[in-house]
Amino acid sequence: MQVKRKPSRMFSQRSIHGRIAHEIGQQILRGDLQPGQILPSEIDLGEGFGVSRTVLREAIKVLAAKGLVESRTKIGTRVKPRDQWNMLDPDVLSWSLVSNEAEDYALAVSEMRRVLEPAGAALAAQRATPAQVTRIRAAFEAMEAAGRNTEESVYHDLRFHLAILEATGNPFLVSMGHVIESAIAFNIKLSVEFPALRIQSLPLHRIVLERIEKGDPRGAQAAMVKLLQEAQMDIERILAGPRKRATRAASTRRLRKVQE
Amino acid sequence: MQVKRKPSRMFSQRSIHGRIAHEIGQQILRGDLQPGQILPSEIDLGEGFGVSRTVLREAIKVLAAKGLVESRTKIGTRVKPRDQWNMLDPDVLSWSLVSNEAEDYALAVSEMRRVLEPAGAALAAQRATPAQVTRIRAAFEAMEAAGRNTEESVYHDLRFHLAILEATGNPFLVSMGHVIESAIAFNIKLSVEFPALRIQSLPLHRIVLERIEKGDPRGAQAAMVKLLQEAQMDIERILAGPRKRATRAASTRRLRKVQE
DNA sequence: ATAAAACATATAATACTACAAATACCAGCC
DNA sequence: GGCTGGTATTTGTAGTATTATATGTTTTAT
Repeated sequence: MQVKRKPSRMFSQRSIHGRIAHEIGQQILRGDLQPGQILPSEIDLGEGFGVSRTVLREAIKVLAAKGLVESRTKIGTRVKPRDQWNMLDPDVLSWSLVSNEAEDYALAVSEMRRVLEPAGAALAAQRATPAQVTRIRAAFEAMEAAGRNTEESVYHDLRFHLAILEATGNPFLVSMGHVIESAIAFNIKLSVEFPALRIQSLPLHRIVLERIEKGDPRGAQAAMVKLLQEAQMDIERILAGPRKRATRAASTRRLRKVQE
Repeated sequence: MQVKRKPSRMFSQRSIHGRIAHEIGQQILRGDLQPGQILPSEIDLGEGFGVSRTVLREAIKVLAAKGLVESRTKIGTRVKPRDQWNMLDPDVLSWSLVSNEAEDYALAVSEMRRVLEPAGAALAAQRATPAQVTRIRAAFEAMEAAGRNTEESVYHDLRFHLAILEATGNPFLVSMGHVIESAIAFNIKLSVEFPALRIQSLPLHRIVLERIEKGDPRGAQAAMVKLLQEAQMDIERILAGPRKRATRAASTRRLRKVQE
């Protein structure tokens, strides 16, 4: 008779297979498991994690569904090349933020936001229903009430942006909101480390809101561009360290590296 | 140069759990299984599909990983609300294209492309490595050689756009390329039904290419805007039927409907 | 009579075993 | 050398048993 290991669930309300997928996913994103590399056999992996093969296989299936790995008989389970990973999956993105390339990914998210959200604001200005406008305004007012530099205000800031994306009526932009939501964890971490640099431009948020309420697509778009530009400058300033400001070239270099 | 047609996703060689996930996923996207609804128990479902509970559970795990369902003990497996679905997952998107809202989703994809790809072209003009530029050019030349209105040319058209997104160096835009790749199946279907309307503006593609090669971000962006605008007009013209051109209002109405 | 506690039940979660299928690898043959 | 077939290894599938947990019911104590 073998001793049964009792998995600790103190900190995790997650299911076991979910925890395993989380572990392996982070290992892949961190680079501990490189693309092309073959994972240990299901039996070995299961023993390593102290779980049955059934549970382990369910974890692998989750990773496969997100494009991280691919299983073939006789070969084993292989880590797929990076360009096959579904970075737009909230879980994958959140795992990427614990890698040593977290900063690069955060910059890439920021870059995408600067493309999508202004257009989203314009669409919201065209299409938002009264209820949706109300939600956007509620988020803004909560942010206003929360004051600056608090976890509260970061949360309501996020709500503000998500509400705008929802108001576009485009389901893909809504999904993109979940991506942003995952990425925001990194921003929070930054804002904790560098509280002085965290600026939530309330006035710019207000302008975006007003122009959406007014049904002014171009105005809303322009305001959102400025808003995100400021946020991006904050991030780059932090990542470049206190000595120098990040240049566009530096940002480009970072992205090249991520791409590999 | 020899063209190798790569059928990127073969449905025939899929594993059983993949086929089940495909089936149930389509049912959910089609609306046969409504959000909030609880699926039959694992045992019943397994019997229904003629597979063991093990296989069925792996399929469910895949769907859960894509945000379509959520399993809880005693409750069962429930379809999550639509705004939780990860529409940016290539599989989910491909399933959506068999629903009776396929046209709406296709329009939404088109809308997102018009936002992302011009920005992508600008980034590519800034950052593309020589090898990446070569790939873009190769796709263009293949498209040119293939002639119009053929499946070949649609395929190389897609390659052209994917190569540009890859050249941005932004991993999220690369993933977005896979989304577009999934959505293109719908465009192909349309172009088969309405061959006369299928226009692949070769001159505009050439301009985009040249400006990327020249390192002209703004020029590339502008050209891509025009290119996608033309494509969008084609789609709307088809979807609106032969009688009238789709108006912006019509497009908005469609998107509202998708949003629910 | 009411509220709390114990119990029953149904379902997903996990575990374990056995067998099937696929295929890379190797030996042997022509 | 190249082909052919066998073999071993790994994932794929099946079936059953056990455990955990949420829900509903009954019992019990006040």
